Amino acid sequence: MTTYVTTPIYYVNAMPHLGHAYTTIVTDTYSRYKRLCGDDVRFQTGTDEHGEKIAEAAAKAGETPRQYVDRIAATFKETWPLLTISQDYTIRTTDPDHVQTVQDILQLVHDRGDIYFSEYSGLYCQGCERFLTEKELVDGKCPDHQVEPKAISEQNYFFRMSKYQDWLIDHIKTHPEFITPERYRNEVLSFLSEPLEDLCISRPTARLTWGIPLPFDSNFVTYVWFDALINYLTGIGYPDGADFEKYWAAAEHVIAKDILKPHAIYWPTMLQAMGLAPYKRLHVHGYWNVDATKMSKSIGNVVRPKELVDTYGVDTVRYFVLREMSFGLDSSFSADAILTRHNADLANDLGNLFSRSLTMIDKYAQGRIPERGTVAMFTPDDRELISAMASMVAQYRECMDDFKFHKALQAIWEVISLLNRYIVSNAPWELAKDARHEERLRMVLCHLAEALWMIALVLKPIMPETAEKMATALGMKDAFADTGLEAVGQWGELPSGLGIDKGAQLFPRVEKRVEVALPATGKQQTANKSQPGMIEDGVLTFDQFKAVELRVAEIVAAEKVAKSERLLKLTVKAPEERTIVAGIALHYSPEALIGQRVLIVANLKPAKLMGILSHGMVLAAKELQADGSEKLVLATVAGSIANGSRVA
RNA sequence: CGCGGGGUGGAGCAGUCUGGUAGCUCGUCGGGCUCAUAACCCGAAGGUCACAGGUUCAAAUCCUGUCCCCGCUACCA
Repeated sequence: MTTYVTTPIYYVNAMPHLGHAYTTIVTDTYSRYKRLCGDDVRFQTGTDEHGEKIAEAAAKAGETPRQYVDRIAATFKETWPLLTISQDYTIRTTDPDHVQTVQDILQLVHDRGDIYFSEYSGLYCQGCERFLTEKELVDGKCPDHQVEPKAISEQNYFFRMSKYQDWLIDHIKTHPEFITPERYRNEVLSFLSEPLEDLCISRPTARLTWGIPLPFDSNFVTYVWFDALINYLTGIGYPDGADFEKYWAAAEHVIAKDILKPHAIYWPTMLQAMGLAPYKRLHVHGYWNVDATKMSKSIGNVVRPKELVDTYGVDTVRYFVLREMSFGLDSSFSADAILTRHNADLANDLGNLFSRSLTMIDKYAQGRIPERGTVAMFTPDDRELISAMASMVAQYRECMDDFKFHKALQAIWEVISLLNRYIVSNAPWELAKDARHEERLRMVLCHLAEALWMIALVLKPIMPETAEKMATALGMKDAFADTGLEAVGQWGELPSGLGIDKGAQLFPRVEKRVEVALPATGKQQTANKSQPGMIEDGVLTFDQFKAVELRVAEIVAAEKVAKSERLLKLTVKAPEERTIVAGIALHYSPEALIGQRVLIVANLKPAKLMGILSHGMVLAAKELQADGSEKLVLATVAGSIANGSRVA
């Protein structure tokens, strides 16, 4: 089997952000998955570098378009290694072979009679770079740019797209997998229920020069789609390269919903006009919103992939985006969400499972994978585990084939959770206490190792670094690179006797930072290098200070926290009752606190201290004594005032 | 009558196409365990699935209507 999978080519007038990262991670994961299945895979990404906006942006930057696109295209290309993207080819629409191919194809379609010259007069919006129909206008203005479009008349070349409308409708209807998820297929069909207009494919050089000249008329350059979409062909050597022969029939495109129409309508009809078969599948995903609003440069909440990788590591980022977004739907990003995923799913569930398992193999089996027992010795627990692993792999494959990454991950995490339960119910530490249970102990440990090895393999496309660390720790580093998916699901593949090497933690927990809510206009809402939300230079702006909610609260109950020297669990009225854990036990007895009115920080992110969730913090002043000890006095208010009063 | 998406326990979501006891994660509360990354395991509380009609033996799911929220502004996956 062969697979050819592409990301869109990214328009180089902006730096890479979470959206670009998502599309590329999805495509990378899919291509790695297909390789794991044994496919011959070709994975392509690239940049789109022509057009009016690029020319403008270059002018603004005081560069030639060439300098400008070289610079921005490089930032994209440099981002991919940070995300462990494994593309086989990175195309640029300014590459000479691409320019040549575009011209060849234009000539071909022209010769076949599907490109014609015509005058078009209409209302042109500069911002949209296109003509608008009367229907699209709102109060005579472009709804997108709030400006009145200019009435201009222009001669241009058109592609006879309408000619292929019926064919396209039929193709979509007879190929249910052509556009997925289904909602986008429906959207396209609904759009196609209206007559399709022909597609304007040129711009006069008087208006735009930064483009590919039409081969049959040097007064015009190609307008976006006949340039951009063709990258999918150029990259594999159309028309006569061996790669083209091999890969085109297996082409799958991954895009975000904004470019659905060009990919679902223009592109198949263009291919049809060229006499080529349409691509195999189109996978359409949704948008990332940030903290419930759209990611936006003007709001300043653009999420940069690099900053996330610096904080959490590349595999957490890959895991997060794939797990959090239901492919096809919109999803929202928040610092809290990725932190929770990292700690709960990766550190606690997977990381800790791996760590405890290897530690037990070290302790109870002298650091070697024990020999497996015979099937006759399996308990119901073992059988449940083995069959759960097998059905996980089946479900995983089905979901991965279908771009349902979040479901594939759910399936994996179900068995991770089952393994944690398996450990508890078999309690190896108990078995280890009695030599008569030696055999059972070894079997339990062997099963753990076996299951972890399978998990490492299924995680390989999603978290390549983590999967390799797991394999290495299990003593399977060498086999890891060559083991394909067909081996997964075969219980008993892991050889016994291998020496394990636990290594470092897979996912060290990332502690919740104390987050200062920044003003809504703030530019650093998302992240500030490795310490997101940090205050610069130790100086607080008034807005930042305002974000800290201080209140008067009355202590209504207090008790010592068991096993803790300094902590007291307080119940305060502020005016609602809340639990606050305070480190003041060395200075105040619980009884002395009842009835005191103190100052609290009311909007502190709740934190768990000795297992108790503390909703806020009590303010106190601290003084260093001559003997090195500390004196601590609670901050309070001078007069009587209602509980919950704000302090400012 | 603009187009599109959405309203499901405290939060975030899945489930809706192919009706059949409402599910997941996080959080909360109580308990257990000690191999492990203050982790893991068990249990509990918490939802009239926006609202109103209709179809049906049966509706979160299908149909009709109503209300509310979001995007459609730059950049752009």
